[in-house]
Amino acid sequence: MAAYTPSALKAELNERGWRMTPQRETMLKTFQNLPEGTHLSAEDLCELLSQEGEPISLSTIYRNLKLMARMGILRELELAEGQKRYEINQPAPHHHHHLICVRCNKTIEFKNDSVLKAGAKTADRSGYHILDCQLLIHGICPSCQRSIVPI
Amino acid sequence: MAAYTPSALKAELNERGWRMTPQRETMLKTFQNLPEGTHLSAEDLCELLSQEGEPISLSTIYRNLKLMARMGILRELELAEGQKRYEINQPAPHHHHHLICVRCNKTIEFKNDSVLKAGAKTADRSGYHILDCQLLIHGICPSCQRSIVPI
DNA sequence: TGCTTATTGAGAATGACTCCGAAGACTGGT
DNA sequence: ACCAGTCTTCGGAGTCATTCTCAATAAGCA
Ligand SMILES: [Mn+2]
Ligand SMILES: [Mn+2]
Ligand SMILES: [Zn+2]
Ligand SMILES: [Zn+2]
Repeated sequence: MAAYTPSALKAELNERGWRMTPQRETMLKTFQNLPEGTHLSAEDLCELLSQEGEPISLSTIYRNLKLMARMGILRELELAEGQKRYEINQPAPHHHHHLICVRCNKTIEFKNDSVLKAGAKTADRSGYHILDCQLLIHGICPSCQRSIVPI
Repeated sequence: MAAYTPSALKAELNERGWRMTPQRETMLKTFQNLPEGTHLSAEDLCELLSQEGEPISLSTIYRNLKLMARMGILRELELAEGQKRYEINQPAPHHHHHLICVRCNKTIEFKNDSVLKAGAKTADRSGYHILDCQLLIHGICPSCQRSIVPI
Protein backbone atom coordinates (compact mmCIF):
# COMPACT_ATOMS: atom_id res chain seq x y z
CA MET A 1 0.00 0.00 0.00
CA ALA A 2 2.58 2.57 -1.16
CA ALA A 3 1.64 6.25 -0.96
CA TYR A 4 0.15 7.85 -4.03
CA THR A 5 3.06 9.51 -5.85
CA PRO A 6 3.17 12.78 -7.77
CA SER A 7 4.04 10.86 -10.94
CA ALA A 8 1.03 8.61 -10.48
CA LEU A 9 -1.06 11.75 -10.24
CA LYS A 10 0.56 13.15 -13.35
CA ALA A 11 -0.12 9.96 -15.28
CA GLU A 12 -3.75 9.90 -14.22
CA LEU A 13 -4.20 13.55 -15.13
CA ASN A 14 -2.53 13.28 -18.53
CA GLU A 15 -4.60 10.21 -19.34
CA ARG A 16 -7.64 12.46 -19.25
CA GLY A 17 -6.06 15.35 -21.12
CA TRP A 18 -5.36 17.28 -17.95
CA ARG A 19 -2.06 18.63 -16.71
CA MET A 20 0.20 18.26 -13.75
CA THR A 21 1.03 21.54 -12.04
CA PRO A 22 3.22 22.51 -9.09
CA GLN A 23 0.07 23.57 -7.26
CA ARG A 24 -1.49 20.13 -7.61
CA GLU A 25 1.69 18.42 -6.47
CA THR A 26 1.94 20.73 -3.47
CA MET A 27 -1.65 20.02 -2.49
CA LEU A 28 -1.19 16.25 -2.79
CA LYS A 29 1.98 16.25 -0.69
CA THR A 30 0.45 18.53 1.89
CA PHE A 31 -2.51 16.25 2.45
CA GLN A 32 -0.26 13.19 2.58
CA ASN A 33 1.90 14.72 5.29
CA LEU A 34 -0.94 15.89 7.51
CA PRO A 35 -1.32 14.16 10.90
CA GLU A 36 -4.20 11.68 11.08
CA GLY A 37 -7.52 13.20 12.03
CA THR A 38 -6.84 16.50 10.31
CA HIS A 39 -9.72 17.81 8.24
CA LEU A 40 -8.90 20.92 6.25
CA SER A 41 -11.26 23.43 4.73
CA ALA A 42 -10.24 25.31 1.58
CA GLU A 43 -9.47 28.35 3.69
CA ASP A 44 -7.45 26.27 6.17
CA LEU A 45 -5.32 24.85 3.38
CA CYS A 46 -4.80 28.28 1.84
CA GLU A 47 -3.51 29.67 5.14
CA LEU A 48 -1.37 26.62 5.85
CA LEU A 49 0.33 26.84 2.45
CA SER A 50 0.94 30.56 2.87
CA GLN A 51 2.59 29.94 6.24
CA GLU A 52 4.79 27.29 4.67
CA GLY A 53 5.91 29.69 1.96
CA GLU A 54 4.12 27.91 -0.90
CA PRO A 55 1.04 30.07 -1.36
CA ILE A 56 -1.67 28.97 -3.78
CA SER A 57 -4.62 31.17 -4.66
CA LEU A 58 -7.91 30.32 -3.04
CA SER A 59 -9.69 29.76 -6.34
CA THR A 60 -7.05 27.27 -7.43
CA ILE A 61 -7.40 25.49 -4.14
CA TYR A 62 -11.17 25.23 -4.51
CA ARG A 63 -10.81 23.98 -8.09
CA ASN A 64 -8.26 21.32 -7.24
CA LEU A 65 -9.94 20.14 -4.05
CA LYS A 66 -13.03 19.41 -6.11
CA LEU A 67 -11.00 17.77 -8.86
CA MET A 68 -9.01 15.56 -6.51
CA ALA A 69 -12.15 14.54 -4.66
CA ARG A 70 -13.78 13.52 -7.94
CA MET A 71 -10.69 11.51 -8.78
CA GLY A 72 -10.99 9.68 -5.47
CA ILE A 73 -7.69 11.07 -4.14
CA LEU A 74 -9.31 13.24 -1.49
CA ARG A 75 -12.54 12.73 0.37
CA GLU A 76 -14.96 15.57 0.86
CA LEU A 77 -16.53 15.70 4.30
CA GLU A 78 -19.45 17.70 5.66
CA LEU A 79 -18.50 17.64 9.32
CA ALA A 80 -18.96 21.03 10.92
CA GLU A 81 -21.58 23.35 9.63
CA GLY A 82 -21.01 25.72 6.79
CA GLN A 83 -17.99 24.44 4.98
CA LYS A 84 -16.64 21.30 3.40
CA ARG A 85 -13.53 19.68 4.76
CA TYR A 86 -11.04 17.42 3.05
CA GLU A 87 -8.63 14.65 3.96
CA ILE A 88 -6.57 12.15 2.00
CA ASN A 89 -8.62 9.13 0.91
CA GLN A 90 -6.85 6.13 2.37
CA PRO A 91 -7.76 2.56 1.45
CA ALA A 92 -8.18 -0.13 4.09
CA PRO A 93 -6.76 -0.58 6.68
CA HIS A 94 -6.38 3.18 7.11
CA HIS A 95 -9.90 3.93 5.89
CA HIS A 96 -12.17 5.32 8.59
CA HIS A 97 -15.52 6.88 9.41
CA HIS A 98 -16.78 9.78 11.54
CA LEU A 99 -18.96 10.25 14.60
CA ILE A 100 -19.95 13.89 15.16
CA CYS A 101 -21.68 15.80 17.93
CA VAL A 102 -24.28 18.09 16.37
CA ARG A 103 -23.94 20.57 19.22
CA CYS A 104 -20.20 21.06 19.70
CA ASN A 105 -18.93 19.39 16.49
CA LYS A 106 -16.60 17.12 18.47
CA THR A 107 -15.59 14.46 15.97
CA ILE A 108 -14.39 10.92 16.57
CA GLU A 109 -12.85 8.80 13.85
CA PHE A 110 -13.38 5.07 13.87
CA LYS A 111 -12.62 2.14 11.62
CA ASN A 112 -15.01 -0.54 10.50
CA ASP A 113 -13.97 -2.81 7.67
CA SER A 114 -17.30 -4.57 7.44
CA VAL A 115 -19.02 -1.26 6.69
CA LEU A 116 -16.44 -0.52 4.02
CA LYS A 117 -16.99 -3.95 2.51
CA ALA A 118 -20.77 -3.56 2.59
CA GLY A 119 -20.41 -0.21 0.82
CA ALA A 120 -18.13 -1.63 -1.85
CA LYS A 121 -20.54 -4.51 -2.43
CA THR A 122 -23.51 -2.16 -2.79
CA ALA A 123 -21.69 0.08 -5.24
CA ASP A 124 -20.61 -2.93 -7.23
CA ARG A 125 -24.10 -4.39 -7.41
CA SER A 126 -25.32 -1.14 -8.98
CA GLY A 127 -22.38 -0.93 -11.36
CA TYR A 128 -20.99 2.18 -9.70
CA HIS A 129 -17.24 2.78 -9.77
CA ILE A 130 -16.72 3.60 -6.08
CA LEU A 131 -14.78 6.70 -5.08
CA ASP A 132 -15.50 7.03 -1.37
CA CYS A 133 -17.49 5.29 1.31
CA GLN A 134 -18.18 7.15 4.52
CA LEU A 135 -20.39 6.28 7.45
CA LEU A 136 -21.56 9.48 9.10
CA ILE A 137 -23.04 9.27 12.56
CA HIS A 138 -24.63 12.34 14.07
CA GLY A 139 -25.33 12.39 17.76
CA ILE A 140 -24.89 14.26 21.02
CA CYS A 141 -21.63 13.73 22.86
CA PRO A 142 -21.52 12.90 26.59
CA SER A 143 -20.53 16.39 27.72
CA CYS A 144 -23.23 18.06 25.61
CA GLN A 145 -25.79 15.63 27.06
CA ARG A 146 -24.86 16.86 30.53
CA SER A 147 -24.92 20.54 29.61
CA ILE A 148 -28.07 22.46 30.42
CA VAL A 149 -27.92 24.54 27.26
CA PRO A 150 -30.56 23.31 24.85
CA ILE A 151 -30.53 22.76 21.07
CA MET B 1 -43.46 1.52 14.92
CA ALA B 2 -46.29 4.10 14.87
CA ALA B 3 -45.65 7.37 13.03
CA TYR B 4 -44.38 10.28 15.06
CA THR B 5 -47.44 12.32 16.04
CA PRO B 6 -47.86 16.09 16.31
CA SER B 7 -48.62 15.71 20.01
CA ALA B 8 -45.42 13.74 20.53
CA LEU B 9 -43.57 16.61 18.86
CA LYS B 10 -45.36 19.11 21.07
CA ALA B 11 -44.45 17.15 24.20
CA GLU B 12 -40.82 16.96 23.20
CA LEU B 13 -40.69 20.67 22.39
CA ASN B 14 -42.39 21.78 25.60
CA GLU B 15 -40.10 19.59 27.65
CA ARG B 16 -37.25 21.82 26.49
CA GLY B 17 -39.09 25.09 26.94
CA TRP B 18 -39.91 25.37 23.26
CA ARG B 19 -43.30 25.74 21.62
CA MET B 20 -45.44 23.88 19.19
CA THR B 21 -46.56 25.98 16.24
CA PRO B 22 -48.82 25.38 13.24
CA GLN B 23 -45.75 25.77 11.05
CA ARG B 24 -43.89 22.99 12.82
CA GLU B 25 -46.90 20.69 12.65
CA THR B 26 -47.32 21.39 8.95
CA MET B 27 -43.66 20.64 8.27
CA LEU B 28 -43.80 17.36 10.21
CA LYS B 29 -46.93 16.16 8.43
CA THR B 30 -45.58 17.20 5.04
CA PHE B 31 -42.42 15.15 5.47
CA GLN B 32 -44.38 12.19 6.76
CA ASN B 33 -46.64 12.17 3.71
CA LEU B 34 -43.87 12.46 1.13
CA PRO B 35 -43.29 9.46 -1.15
CA GLU B 36 -40.21 7.42 -0.31
CA GLY B 37 -37.02 8.62 -1.93
CA THR B 38 -38.02 12.29 -1.83
CA HIS B 39 -35.29 14.62 -0.63
CA LEU B 40 -36.44 18.21 -0.19
CA SER B 41 -34.33 21.34 0.00
CA ALA B 42 -35.55 24.31 2.05
CA GLU B 43 -36.58 26.03 -1.17
CA ASP B 44 -38.38 22.90 -2.41
CA LEU B 45 -40.40 22.69 0.78
CA CYS B 46 -41.26 26.38 0.67
CA GLU B 47 -42.63 26.05 -2.86
CA LEU B 48 -44.48 22.84 -2.09
CA LEU B 49 -46.22 24.38 0.90
CA SER B 50 -47.17 27.46 -1.09
CA GLN B 51 -48.72 25.28 -3.78
CA GLU B 52 -50.69 23.44 -1.14
CA GLY B 53 -52.05 26.68 0.28
CA GLU B 54 -50.12 26.51 3.55
CA PRO B 55 -47.24 28.89 2.93
CA ILE B 56 -44.47 29.20 5.50
CA SER B 57 -41.73 31.80 5.24
CA LEU B 58 -38.36 30.62 4.06
CA SER B 59 -36.58 31.74 7.21
CA THR B 60 -38.98 29.77 9.38
CA ILE B 61 -38.44 26.75 7.19
CA TYR B 62 -34.68 27.01 7.53
CA ARG B 63 -35.00 27.45 11.29
CA ASN B 64 -37.26 24.46 11.77
CA LEU B 65 -35.44 22.15 9.39
CA LYS B 66 -32.33 22.67 11.45
CA LEU B 67 -34.25 22.24 14.69
CA MET B 68 -35.98 19.04 13.62
CA ALA B 69 -32.73 17.60 12.33
CA ARG B 70 -31.08 18.26 15.68
CA MET B 71 -33.99 16.58 17.42
CA GLY B 72 -33.48 13.51 15.22
CA ILE B 73 -36.87 13.88 13.50
CA LEU B 74 -35.41 14.79 10.13
CA ARG B 75 -32.12 13.80 8.60
CA GLU B 76 -29.96 16.32 6.84
CA LEU B 77 -28.36 15.06 3.64
CA GLU B 78 -25.62 16.51 1.46
CA LEU B 79 -26.48 14.75 -1.77
CA ALA B 80 -26.27 17.12 -4.72
CA GLU B 81 -23.89 20.03 -4.61
CA GLY B 82 -24.82 23.36 -3.17
CA GLN B 83 -27.74 22.73 -0.89
CA LYS B 84 -28.80 20.51 1.96
CA ARG B 85 -31.74 18.18 1.55
CA TYR B 86 -34.00 16.69 4.16
CA GLU B 87 -36.13 13.60 4.64
CA ILE B 88 -37.98 12.04 7.56
CA ASN B 89 -35.70 10.01 9.78
CA GLN B 90 -37.18 6.53 9.85
CA PRO B 91 -35.98 3.81 12.21
CA ALA B 92 -35.30 0.27 11.00
CA PRO B 93 -36.64 -1.38 8.93
CA HIS B 94 -37.34 1.76 6.88
CA HIS B 95 -33.94 3.28 7.57
CA HIS B 96 -31.73 3.51 4.49
CA HIS B 97 -28.51 4.83 3.00
CA HIS B 98 -27.46 6.60 -0.21
CA LEU B 99 -25.26 5.83 -3.21
CA ILE B 100 -24.56 8.92 -5.33
CA CYS B 101 -22.94 9.55 -8.69
CA VAL B 102 -20.55 12.49 -8.35
CA ARG B 103 -21.04 13.42 -12.01
CA CYS B 104 -24.81 13.35 -12.57
CA ASN B 105 -25.99 13.14 -8.94
CA LYS B 106 -28.11 10.06 -9.66
CA THR B 107 -28.95 8.71 -6.24
CA ILE B 108 -29.83 5.19 -5.19
CA GLU B 109 -31.26 4.37 -1.78
CA PHE B 110 -30.41 1.07 -0.17
CA LYS B 111 -30.97 -0.62 3.15
CA ASN B 112 -28.39 -2.31 5.31
CA ASP B 113 -29.30 -3.18 8.85
CA SER B 114 -25.85 -4.38 9.78
CA VAL B 115 -24.41 -0.96 8.96
CA LEU B 116 -27.07 0.68 11.09
CA LYS B 117 -26.28 -1.71 13.94
CA ALA B 118 -22.54 -1.07 13.61
CA GLY B 119 -23.20 2.66 13.75
CA ALA B 120 -25.40 2.39 16.81
CA LYS B 121 -22.79 0.27 18.54
CA THR B 122 -20.02 2.77 17.78
CA ALA B 123 -22.06 5.70 19.03
CA ASP B 124 -22.93 3.81 22.16
CA ARG B 125 -19.34 2.86 22.89
CA SER B 126 -18.41 6.56 22.83
CA GLY B 127 -21.40 7.55 24.93
CA TYR B 128 -23.02 9.50 22.12
CA HIS B 129 -26.80 9.76 21.98
CA ILE B 130 -27.32 8.82 18.34
CA LEU B 131 -29.49 11.00 16.11
CA ASP B 132 -28.74 9.73 12.61
CA CYS B 133 -26.57 7.12 10.94
CA GLN B 134 -25.97 7.44 7.22
CA LEU B 135 -23.64 5.55 4.94
CA LEU B 136 -22.71 7.78 2.02
CA ILE B 137 -21.15 6.18 -1.02
CA HIS B 138 -19.78 8.39 -3.75
CA GLY B 139 -19.02 6.87 -7.12
CA ILE B 140 -19.53 7.06 -10.86
CA CYS B 141 -22.71 5.52 -12.21
CA PRO B 142 -22.67 3.12 -15.19
CA SER B 143 -23.91 5.67 -17.74
CA CYS B 144 -21.41 8.32 -16.62
CA GLN B 145 -18.63 5.72 -16.89
CA ARG B 146 -19.58 5.22 -20.54
CA SER B 147 -19.86 8.93 -21.33
CA ILE B 148 -16.82 10.55 -22.94
CA VAL B 149 -17.19 13.77 -20.98
CA PRO B 150 -14.47 13.92 -18.35
CA ILE B 151 -14.40 15.15 -14.74
C1' DT C 1 -57.41 36.34 31.02
C1' DG C 2 -52.95 38.40 31.08
C1' DC C 3 -47.78 37.99 31.24
C1' DT C 4 -43.70 36.28 29.61
C1' DT C 5 -41.04 35.11 25.99
C1' DA C 6 -40.47 31.83 22.03
C1' DT C 7 -41.53 32.21 17.24
C1' DT C 8 -42.67 34.12 12.86
C1' DG C 9 -41.97 36.80 8.54
C1' DA C 10 -39.64 40.00 5.38
C1' DG C 11 -35.75 41.79 4.14
C1' DA C 12 -30.85 42.70 4.86
C1' DA C 13 -26.43 40.63 5.61
C1' DT C 14 -23.07 36.98 5.47
C1' DG C 15 -19.76 34.10 3.52
C1' DA C 16 -18.54 29.79 1.16
C1' DC C 17 -17.97 28.94 -3.28
C1' DT C 18 -18.00 29.84 -8.38
C1' DC C 19 -17.19 32.48 -12.43
C1' DC C 20 -14.43 35.51 -15.54
C1' DG C 21 -10.71 37.03 -18.37
C1' DA C 22 -6.01 37.91 -19.05
C1' DA C 23 -1.48 36.06 -18.21
C1' DG C 24 1.24 32.04 -17.54
C1' DA C 25 2.85 27.28 -18.24
C1' DC C 26 2.16 22.08 -19.36
C1' DT C 27 2.20 18.62 -23.30
C1' DG C 28 2.74 16.46 -27.47
C1' DG C 29 4.64 16.92 -31.74
C1' DT C 30 8.15 18.84 -34.90
C1' DA D 1 14.93 22.75 -28.02
C1' DC D 2 10.98 25.14 -29.87
C1' DC D 3 6.17 25.88 -30.95
C1' DA D 4 1.27 25.76 -31.06
C1' DG D 5 -2.59 24.69 -28.66
C1' DT D 6 -5.08 24.80 -24.69
C1' DC D 7 -5.27 23.81 -19.82
C1' DT D 8 -4.37 26.22 -15.55
C1' DT D 9 -3.58 29.91 -12.43
C1' DC D 10 -4.70 34.21 -10.10
C1' DG D 11 -7.37 37.94 -8.26
C1' DG D 12 -11.38 40.07 -8.16
C1' DA D 13 -16.25 40.27 -9.08
C1' DG D 14 -20.44 37.73 -8.68
C1' DT D 15 -23.71 34.15 -6.93
C1' DC D 16 -26.82 32.25 -3.86
C1' DA D 17 -27.82 29.16 0.12
C1' DT D 18 -28.20 30.20 4.66
C1' DT D 19 -28.26 33.17 8.72
C1' DC D 20 -29.31 37.40 11.09
C1' DT D 21 -32.28 41.28 12.64
C1' DC D 22 -36.17 43.06 14.75
C1' DA D 23 -40.91 44.36 15.12
C1' DA D 24 -45.21 41.91 15.34
C1' DT D 25 -47.47 37.74 16.73
C1' DA D 26 -48.97 34.01 19.51
C1' DA D 27 -47.78 29.68 22.48
C1' DG D 28 -47.66 28.22 27.30
C1' DC D 29 -48.57 28.84 31.91
C1' DA D 30 -50.57 30.48 36.27
MN1 LIG E 1 -11.17 11.74 9.07
MN1 LIG F 1 -33.28 8.97 1.26
ZN1 LIG G 1 -20.89 17.85 22.01
ZN1 LIG H 1 -23.81 9.51 -13.27
